[in-house]
Amino acid sequence: MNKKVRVRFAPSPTGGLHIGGVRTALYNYLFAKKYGGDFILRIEDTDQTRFVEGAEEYIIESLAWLGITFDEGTHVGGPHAPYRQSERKNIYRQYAESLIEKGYAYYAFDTPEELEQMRERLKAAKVASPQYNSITRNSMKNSLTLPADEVKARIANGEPYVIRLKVPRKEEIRLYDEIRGWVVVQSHQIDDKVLLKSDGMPTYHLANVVDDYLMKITHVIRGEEWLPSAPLHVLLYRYLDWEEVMPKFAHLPLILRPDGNGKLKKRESGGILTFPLSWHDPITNEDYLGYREAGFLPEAVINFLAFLGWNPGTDQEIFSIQDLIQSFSLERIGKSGARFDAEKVKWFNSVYIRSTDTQKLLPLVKNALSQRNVTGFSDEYISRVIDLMKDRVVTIPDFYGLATYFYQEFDQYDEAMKQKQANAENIQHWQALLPQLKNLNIWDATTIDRIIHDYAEINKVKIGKILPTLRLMITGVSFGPSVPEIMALIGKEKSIQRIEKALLLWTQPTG
RNA sequence: GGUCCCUUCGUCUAGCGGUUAGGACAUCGCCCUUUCACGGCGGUAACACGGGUUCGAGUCCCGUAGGGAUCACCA
Repeated sequence: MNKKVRVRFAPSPTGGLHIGGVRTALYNYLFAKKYGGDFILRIEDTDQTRFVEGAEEYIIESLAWLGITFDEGTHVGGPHAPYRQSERKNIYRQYAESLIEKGYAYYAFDTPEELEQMRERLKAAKVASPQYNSITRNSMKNSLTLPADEVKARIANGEPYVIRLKVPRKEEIRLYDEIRGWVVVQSHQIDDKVLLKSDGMPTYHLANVVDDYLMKITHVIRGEEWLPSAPLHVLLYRYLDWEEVMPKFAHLPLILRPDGNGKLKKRESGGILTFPLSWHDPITNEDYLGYREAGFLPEAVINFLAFLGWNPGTDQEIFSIQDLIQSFSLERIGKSGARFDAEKVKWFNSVYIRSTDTQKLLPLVKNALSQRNVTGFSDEYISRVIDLMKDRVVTIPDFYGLATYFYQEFDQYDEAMKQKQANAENIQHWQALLPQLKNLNIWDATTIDRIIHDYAEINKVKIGKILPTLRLMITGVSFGPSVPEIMALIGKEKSIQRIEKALLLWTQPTG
């Protein structure tokens, strides 16, 4: 009885897909999957001047990494192909012309200069919002003011023109938004929007309405920045006689900058990441680090993003994408903008790393290591490092950055720690313990641990006094996993060497 | 500036007329522990303001203030 749910994500390939767009895609995806519907990728590339090489591929790859897949789209095809608006160019004109026939649109020949003059004139006359509308259109060059044969002649001569929507002077336009409820706008606040540009391409307004209709889209879920133009779209559906099948609208709250000052932009300071994958902008030549390259897990990014504007109404915070599909609903999307919280993504990531299987983490960690030219360690070895470090890291590179001592030798020691630990008494204890360690035939954490504990007991010294010294000798730092575990993993040879080296260094006068 | 949208701890939020205003991140303290984490326990911390409506308002209405979006032949 109800129509099959069909939603679309419709980015324009003008650059890397940023995190707000990702969330829009995610909500569309969750909504589609929740109701067993279709999710469509439509590329809105009607502005040929803003085309950016590689952007479309980037968008697809980013969403694929996050586990967001499409049922129809430029890359997978589908019954409504093509899905790239530039390739659909010839289907929009007929709709624009049908509006002219019905008296809902008109041809306009004004040059950019003339438009600019008109705006200047209105501004000078203190008009709050200068626009091409029911009043100003009468003093402009268009098919409403020009004689019919001149219009015909101009078009025949190949003079550039646009088609504009003839927005009524005084009409109330009501629009029901699934998130915000009824939104009422007076038509005089909307200008006579260009529908078809002089290069023959449709503008967003025409293209999105025509395509949503042709592709049988049931719900338009998009960012709040579209809310002001939504009434215009309602008008278009009405004039095209499609109001009966007009999709439902849901305008998502914006993702705000961490300081709350405006919506999140592509370039953000403060080290916050706004791209899913690293992106090189071919226009500006700028490089942006992505979540993937920074060592975030896609599941964590998804979980974080899902909660930026939506919540399940329960205390559960950790949701797999399947959980999200099950729990998602438009009703539980908030109305107000959500600030991006860099700390919270990190938290989600650490939670996901902790609960992800070591073997799944292994290739990611190996990749991070090889990028730092750390090679020659077996999968088994790295897996043990992961096990030991798992609940201490925030991102994948931390498996190196917080654990360098598993992979390489060092001669720097945490200064504060050294001041405290490298005293004569501790050095003496380890000079005494060293031979015992050397004598060990079995080299595992339990045995090492027992030797140290036995020594501590016999010599009546607190374990808490001598163990930190050992940590400093073995790792150079003051924190990390169990020292005997580390020693067991790096092996007897390296462990002994590091202790000897430290003892030597610390007993030298120059220390 | 016009129009539209929004407003609960520092942040994300629960709340849909009667709550000790709940949870999470962050932060602080305690416990666990050789350390750092993890985990556990606890603390600090919010209804922007002013009017109504009502027996009763974070919840409904109206103002004010603040924030945001938008005002192109860009999406």
